[in-house]
Amino acid sequence: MSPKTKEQIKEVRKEKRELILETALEIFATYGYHGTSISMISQHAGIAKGLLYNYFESKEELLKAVINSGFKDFFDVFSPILDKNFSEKMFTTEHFRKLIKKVFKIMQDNIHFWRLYFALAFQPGVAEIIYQDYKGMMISQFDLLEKYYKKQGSKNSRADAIHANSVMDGLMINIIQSTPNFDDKNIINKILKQLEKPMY
Amino acid sequence: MSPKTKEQIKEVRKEKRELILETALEIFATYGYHGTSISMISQHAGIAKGLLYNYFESKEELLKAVINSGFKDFFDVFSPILDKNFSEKMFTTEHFRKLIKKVFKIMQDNIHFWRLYFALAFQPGVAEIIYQDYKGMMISQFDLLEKYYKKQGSKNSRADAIHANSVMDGLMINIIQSTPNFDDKNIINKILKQLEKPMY
Amino acid sequence: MSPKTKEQIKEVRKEKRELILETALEIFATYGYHGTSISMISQHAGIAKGLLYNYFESKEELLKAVINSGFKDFFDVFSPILDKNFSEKMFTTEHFRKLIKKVFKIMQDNIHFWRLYFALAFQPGVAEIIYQDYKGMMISQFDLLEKYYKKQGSKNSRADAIHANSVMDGLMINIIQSTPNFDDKNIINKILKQLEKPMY
Amino acid sequence: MSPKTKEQIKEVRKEKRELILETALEIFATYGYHGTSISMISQHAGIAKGLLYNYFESKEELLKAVINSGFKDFFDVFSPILDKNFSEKMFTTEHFRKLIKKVFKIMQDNIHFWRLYFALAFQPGVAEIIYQDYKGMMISQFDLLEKYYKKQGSKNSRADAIHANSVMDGLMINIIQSTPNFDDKNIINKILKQLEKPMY
DNA sequence: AATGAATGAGATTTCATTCAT
DNA sequence: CATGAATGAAATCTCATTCAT
Repeated sequence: MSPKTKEQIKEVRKEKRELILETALEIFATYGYHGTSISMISQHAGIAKGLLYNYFESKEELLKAVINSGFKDFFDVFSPILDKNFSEKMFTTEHFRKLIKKVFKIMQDNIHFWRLYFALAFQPGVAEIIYQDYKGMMISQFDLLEKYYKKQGSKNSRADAIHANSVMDGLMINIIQSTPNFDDKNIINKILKQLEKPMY
Repeated sequence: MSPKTKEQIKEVRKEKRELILETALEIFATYGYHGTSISMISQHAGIAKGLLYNYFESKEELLKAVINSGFKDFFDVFSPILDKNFSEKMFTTEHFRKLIKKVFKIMQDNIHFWRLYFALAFQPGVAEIIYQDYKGMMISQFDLLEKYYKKQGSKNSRADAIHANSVMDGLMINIIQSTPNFDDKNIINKILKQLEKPMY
Repeated sequence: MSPKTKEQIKEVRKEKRELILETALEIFATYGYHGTSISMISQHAGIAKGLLYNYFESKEELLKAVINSGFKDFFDVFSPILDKNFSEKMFTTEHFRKLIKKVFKIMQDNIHFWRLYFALAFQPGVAEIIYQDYKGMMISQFDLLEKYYKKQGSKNSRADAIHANSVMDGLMINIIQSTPNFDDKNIINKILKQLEKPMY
Repeated sequence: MSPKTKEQIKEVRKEKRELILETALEIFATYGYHGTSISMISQHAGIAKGLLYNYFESKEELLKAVINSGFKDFFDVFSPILDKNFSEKMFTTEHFRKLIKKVFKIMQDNIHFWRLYFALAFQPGVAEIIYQDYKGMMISQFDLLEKYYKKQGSKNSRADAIHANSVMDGLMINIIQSTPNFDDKNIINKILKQLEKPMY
């Protein structure tokens, strides 16, 4: 129950760290990064303001940690196919379908995070903080998409990749924003299915 | 120094107001709403801080005014076809094409504004301020899209409308964010052209 | 009385700046740099905390300004003879005597400042802030001393310079600290007079 | 783990206490009293923060202990000759020479401590903490100096004492500050040797 | 209409000290 | 004796807004 051995202390630290991360995600997503004060987070988490700095060096570091924590799940989906050992010949339609499904599932399961993520991604000065670490992965992911369509016989694989990317981004932001008219899961799945084949 | 007629005074006020609006847009878009201080705007505009409050009641009012000013151009494009007197039967492919072109042109001509707009649209607490006035228009615009595809023979006009909307939103945010790989105007035009015909 | 023209505003700024500098010197000297809070200074000066940051960027900048302001008087004494156009042949015993007198006079007239200066000069992390700007001048002053003794026939002008420098520093810190036994001005003048001739 | 005798416990306590004192001296001297946090000291010493409070009541008490510990060595040199039973007639040039040598040796061997000491001696509010215990000794030491010069035939033993005191203080602070130009040990020894004879 | 000095609430961050284990 | 998580007061700094001129 209470810390004494190093093991226990480590455990307590991990749990408290996660408590802070979860709380921060919630408050950041609700009030925005700049609209959130450290006091708000610490009060919500039921800890002293100062303790937060025992776990995260600064508000900005906390933000980064929140983002990284959320991205982890997301990129875990891609990492097997972004791996150097992964041959793109293995990237079949079946793979593609599963990947898209997973991506949208993850998103819908962590809608809190993704709302925050988009809120932040468009914040000048915050975008930079986030992108640095993930730009590379995003480009790799785009390249993979392009290769996939080429393999599927596209005459303009670049157009297909841009199209697919746009569709997915557009769907995502509208789902996240709970845009009226975007509430029909069947239709969304139909649109995603259509992406399996090249258009151009 | 010299006495001014009421006309001249009015003119001067209008010009100064627009100077402030333009400056505010630029700075808001560059540093974000919370990252922008009134001092920054007044310095950039070359006026005294106090004077700004002579034109806008508060920072929030200034933001609203900036947004409204930017939206005006955009919705001026739609207003003729969102007009009650506009019969949707008149909404031909030719119209559709022109509309899309105009929308993207406006966007690329005011990229500053749109970057700000997206930054704000995802900002909790700010989104509400913006949407109130324009939500209605956005829904109308979606309905119109759906009707257009139906008229074009779509078997699932809702899917087509959602698809088109997503593609456009996705393209927009990627253009605005200057995402690498999205720099090919020809491809973007090709994708937009493809939207003229229903997919489903 | 009240600001309106640029002249008047400038005047008010200058006066307030000086008020802050004087107050800061007093409080810094009394409680030490780290022992002084911005609140203490602003309260003592009868202004709002925030206003201080209108005049000085940070606590550290304020400290530097206080130091520079105090050093100005001091180095104004040296600047004519540290000037490149000053030939050291002109540096007679008469000059030397006058210089020393002036230096000690300045010190005794600004004992507040010098107490602060020494308090700061020995503060690790603060010393660096101060020295940067004045190290060059201090070295020049030492070189000049050495040349003076050489000209006066010293067989070890370096020893004489170090000796003189030490005597002056030692006297200064003891005067500043109001060390008991160091209260006899006649004796101090006698010791300083003795420095005119080389010892080695 | 294993039972300890009272002796052993006492020994361990003493060693730990000294470890803390040494560490504190090093960190205080490097970063200044206010620039040093308890965390820094405990981390450097490899102990828990809480344990420090087991040995010293507060940060201030720790400082006092550090100072006292450092001064002890220094005044151990003086104590034999400051002893009431010590006849000043016995205070020969030979004694004087040895004393000065010892003083400077101690200083150079504990330059860490003396840098801290000077940093603190000029810190208002800290000086008082230090001086209380040692002021008496310092005055005695000055009186002894004066008597020495009188015995050596000085016509103004007070001037000689003030001069010698100043030279030593001046040399010390410059050595401690690592002032450029003060790096020649031969010259410093020559200057110290010169102090053996009265000047006035 | 125009200026910018002034205000003060509130934000982020630090750190000596305590305390449960 | 030993640990280090936890506290919370206080420090530095920011900035929207006011107001005297």
